[in-house]
Amino acid sequence: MKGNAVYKGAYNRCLDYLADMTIDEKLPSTSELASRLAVSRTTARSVLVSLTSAGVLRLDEIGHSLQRAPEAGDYFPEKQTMSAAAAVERRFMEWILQGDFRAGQLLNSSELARQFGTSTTTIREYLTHFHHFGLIERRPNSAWVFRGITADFAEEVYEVREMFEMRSASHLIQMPKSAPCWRELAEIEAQHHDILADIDVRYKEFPALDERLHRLVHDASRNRYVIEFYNIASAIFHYTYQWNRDDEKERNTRALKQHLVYIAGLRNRDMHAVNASLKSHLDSARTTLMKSIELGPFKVTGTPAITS
Amino acid sequence: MKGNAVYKGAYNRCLDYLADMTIDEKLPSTSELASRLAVSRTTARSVLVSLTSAGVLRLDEIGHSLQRAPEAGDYFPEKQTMSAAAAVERRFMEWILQGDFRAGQLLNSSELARQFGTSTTTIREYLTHFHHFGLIERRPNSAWVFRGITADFAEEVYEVREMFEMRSASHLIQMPKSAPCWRELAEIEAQHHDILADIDVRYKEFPALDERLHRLVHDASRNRYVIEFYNIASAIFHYTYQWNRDDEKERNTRALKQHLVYIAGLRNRDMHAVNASLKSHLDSARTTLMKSIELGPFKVTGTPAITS
DNA sequence: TCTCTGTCTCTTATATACATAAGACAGTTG
DNA sequence: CAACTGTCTTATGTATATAAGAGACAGAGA
Repeated sequence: MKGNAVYKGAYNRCLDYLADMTIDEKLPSTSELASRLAVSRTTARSVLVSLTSAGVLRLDEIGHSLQRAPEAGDYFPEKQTMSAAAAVERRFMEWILQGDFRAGQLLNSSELARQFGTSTTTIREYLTHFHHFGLIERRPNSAWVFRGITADFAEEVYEVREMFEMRSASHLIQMPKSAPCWRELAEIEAQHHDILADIDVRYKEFPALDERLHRLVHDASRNRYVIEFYNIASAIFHYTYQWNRDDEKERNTRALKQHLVYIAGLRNRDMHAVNASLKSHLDSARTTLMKSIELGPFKVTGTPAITS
Repeated sequence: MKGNAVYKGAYNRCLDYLADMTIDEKLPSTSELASRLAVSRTTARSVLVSLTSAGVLRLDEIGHSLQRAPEAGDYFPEKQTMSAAAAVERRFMEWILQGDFRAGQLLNSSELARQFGTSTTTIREYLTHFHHFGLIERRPNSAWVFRGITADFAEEVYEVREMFEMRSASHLIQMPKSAPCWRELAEIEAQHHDILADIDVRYKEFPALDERLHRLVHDASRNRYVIEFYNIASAIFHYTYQWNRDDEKERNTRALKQHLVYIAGLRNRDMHAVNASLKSHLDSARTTLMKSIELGPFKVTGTPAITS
């Protein structure tokens, strides 16, 4: 009834760990292994047993030791290491991304359960959770409604995002010079320069860096609502980013440059400069999202970025 | 397996409806009755059947007619008209309110299910939902942690509330003169004067009016995140309001007067006045909440405001 | 004494079961 | 033919069942 994704994930992580060991080396205690794999001793234990029967480990009087180096074929497929809930989240987002749902469409949990190959329990749990993204509405005793990624949606997300990030930035610039965020910010800034210097090749690294910078700022708010909102928004951005790949390099270049102005403002603790640069950066980000929405989702069949 | 709270609620609402009818009067069609009771025809139908066997209605060739006036004893107790989920929400809030949970305490769903007399499914659904209040944190594959209504919590809620309400107010004052919100605002203002004129008796009406005013403002934002936040925050305020009854009349009087200044600012579409008055009002509201938190929850056993 | 290990108990995550509620359909009546 | 009604099908809300996973405990070895 309960999937064994935890076990499979731990199994894979254990293989990674074994890769750094030499043949015949003895393994640490189950307690230590368990905490290294971030699971309970119970799970660590069953991983040891199966690795032994797979011939990777050997068990003798002194305990488990490495028998042979792990190979690619020993791993469980990554898909199986996701819990049912996580798998539903990913599939659901992909459906939205691919335009399989239209705005206003009614979703019903039994149908979704059938199509996603899980139970209604899991679907329900996910739909309740997802409700907070603002994309789904509940009709009690009836179906759910998909509200759609529309222009309204984008306006509302960006309105909140702008308020929250400005506020967070004002917290950030009040941090003492010794706070770790300044070091992190310096690293982020350096990465911007690195990528810009080799933009033709590395422009695809922008989204991850963008996420890192904005998360640093939001985290400075130390406000659970602000941080939670950014978690949600960044998941949405992550998925919708795929919708429009026109001029990707140019857009990313422009955004990187805007970031540098923004970062300079933060480092100078100049709130006016911060507000101005952040506003113009978010305005172009919003425009990009709006354009993606106008274009609508494209079919992504075969795009490795989605399925991997 | 599924409770029949919908049926019982509809049954009670139907009794209310029948109270306005005269003996022997014929009932409307099931479709019309169903939409009046806000349920499906199926449910309306079973209400008719049971009201008939209870002797309130009579069925003959021409259909159902009123046989006798409904009495207080015909109603289902209000508790039974709440869905299991709603009942859990109320009980959970009461537990928090009464200090049955301490900050940092671990909650586990089986235990809660036992104590609340429901299934773990319902508890889980509720905990997931409640997670977004920022009061509960999830440890995957393990227990939940109650973070507590602490000073930090109050600061974070009020920080967001202030941002959201100022923004919403700026939307409100841009509404055309013909928008229905101005009429509603005028009514709210009049109610303030009414209550102030008879404050010794009516000061307890303040919380409901407070909720009405602030909701009106938040709704003007037409932003789902802002409105959803206020839904959550107002539930928290509703429950924590009970924590501190010292100087209740004085506090409410002061707040009513602050509201009037705020309302005047809104009606004059004077954003400066709005910002200033809102800020000072929210500051005193926050101070009140902070004080309640310092005092901590009191045992409310027997307080009718909670159990009714 | 400390840590490690095997065993046992209890919880969580998920699937399934099932009564209530919603809504579709078709026959009926005015 | 338009609205109303009875019947039927399907879905939701909630309880229960169960495998996977977490952690407690006590005995064993250093």
